[in-house]
Amino acid sequence: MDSIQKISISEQVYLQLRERILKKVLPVGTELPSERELSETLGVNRGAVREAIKRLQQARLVRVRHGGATQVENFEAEGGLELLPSLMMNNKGQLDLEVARGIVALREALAPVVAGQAALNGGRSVANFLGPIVERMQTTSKPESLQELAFQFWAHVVQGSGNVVFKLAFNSMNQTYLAAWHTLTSVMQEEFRDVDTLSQLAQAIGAGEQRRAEVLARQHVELGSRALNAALAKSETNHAGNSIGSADSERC
Amino acid sequence: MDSIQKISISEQVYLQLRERILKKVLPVGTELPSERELSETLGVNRGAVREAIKRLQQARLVRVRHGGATQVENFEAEGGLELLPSLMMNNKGQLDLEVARGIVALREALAPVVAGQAALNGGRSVANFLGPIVERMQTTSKPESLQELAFQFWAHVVQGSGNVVFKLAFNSMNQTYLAAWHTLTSVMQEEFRDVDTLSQLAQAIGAGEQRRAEVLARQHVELGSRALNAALAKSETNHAGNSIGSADSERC
DNA sequence: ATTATTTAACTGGTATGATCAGCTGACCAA
DNA sequence: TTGGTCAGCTGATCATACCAGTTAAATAAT
Repeated sequence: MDSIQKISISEQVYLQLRERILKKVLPVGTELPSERELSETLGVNRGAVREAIKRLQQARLVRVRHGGATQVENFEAEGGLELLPSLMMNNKGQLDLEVARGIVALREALAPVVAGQAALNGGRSVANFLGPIVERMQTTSKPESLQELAFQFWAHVVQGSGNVVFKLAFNSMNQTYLAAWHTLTSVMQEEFRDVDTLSQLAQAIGAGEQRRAEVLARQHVELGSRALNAALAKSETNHAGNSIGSADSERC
Repeated sequence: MDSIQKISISEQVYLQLRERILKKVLPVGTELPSERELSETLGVNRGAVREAIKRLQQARLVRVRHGGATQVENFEAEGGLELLPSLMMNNKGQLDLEVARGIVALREALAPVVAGQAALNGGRSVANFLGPIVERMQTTSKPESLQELAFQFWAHVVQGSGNVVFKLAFNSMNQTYLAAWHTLTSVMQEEFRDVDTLSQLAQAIGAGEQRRAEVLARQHVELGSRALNAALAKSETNHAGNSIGSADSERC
């Protein structure tokens, strides 16, 4: 099912090393083999190894020191939100429960504020985008379409908040959201079907009613939170494991 | 005062290109010169250029296609929170007002939730860390020390929330916070001096009182928000510019 | 003339192999 | 013991090939 995209060598090396670090096969503080050694063991050019390490460095997964060994950093203490996607899904494409719960909490914390800001700063011009989306949602029942439209809805709200920081945070979260897209289609149905609240929210934003927008947003996303948390709790007791479902990362 | 750290060539190339992209000297969609051309223009080896571009790629600032030209991506639509530090401070070490306001808003949205989670999941074990910090704050009046201690306080709270996502978000924000550290020492004094609320917050967390922790946290960070927003508004009218103060990025 | 195809000249990706530069520890001399 | 020297690690940079996709201009077929 996967597209026939070729993964470059340095990309492979990067993914492999990242995997080992995130899964703690290479614990914090571990010294990576030297570039020369790595390139030999992996049978690739040293340049490829260096490029992979550059990316690890950029993601704060390793610390490189000229003359000394490259060692694994404590990403939980150093890494930023950009690590979420890789933490969210393990190598089997399964969803990590703890991370998922965390994202739900973050989403719940941000949605009201973002909506409020959109009401304040975006107002009518944002609502003009939201209106048609809501209308389309009202005439659809397909979960996939609803999910897609809901996604667009929030993208516009975030855009309308006029807050760069929210945009970036939104992007970071989406990276992970997209990775789990299919898994969430059914789980979060309850939220997607709550078009009524979204409609009111769009109205509140258009009217510049900050408080009301906040309340409605909170109310809306709580539906998804509850549903997701319920699913997570269920899967936890069932499998006694720490992951759920399976999702392919493709989309569109 | 600066340490005598040497900046590697590829790092310089990276910084230079990143600067041009973030300042929109290279607008979205622009095609970068070819690696060979860049390496010649800059008088460095192609490998160095490639490593720099790998990092830009990792930060989603550019899109690289084998055989085609590398072009600048729309980071506001693609980039994650990890871009904050570079957006926050311009090349003159001045603080970008819009971004600063955004961070304040994000902080205000997250602090209560994080505190609440810490009360739920951390409880006593977190409070045991917080107690001594608060005590030290109560016997200090130096703004720098208070700032440092407050920082530690929140680091423990976030840690105690047991939410990886919050930790990562916290890390992302700190990257920027540290960059503006000195600038904020005086501006946020009012919050730093509000040790009373922090003390109560520590108590609430220790007692597992989620709601109370949320309220206290909100109350506390609002002090800083107000102060910072006031300072921002003031500097805005004064200089009619879009930036404030100056800060060196060193610390500790 | 238009369309399809080839091809040449880009682009980035990988490979060798050498050299420069910082760190570390073993070794030797004061 | 103290201090310096040096050999042998490490990463950083370089030069020069060649491989592998992309693109557009030149060419061939319609």
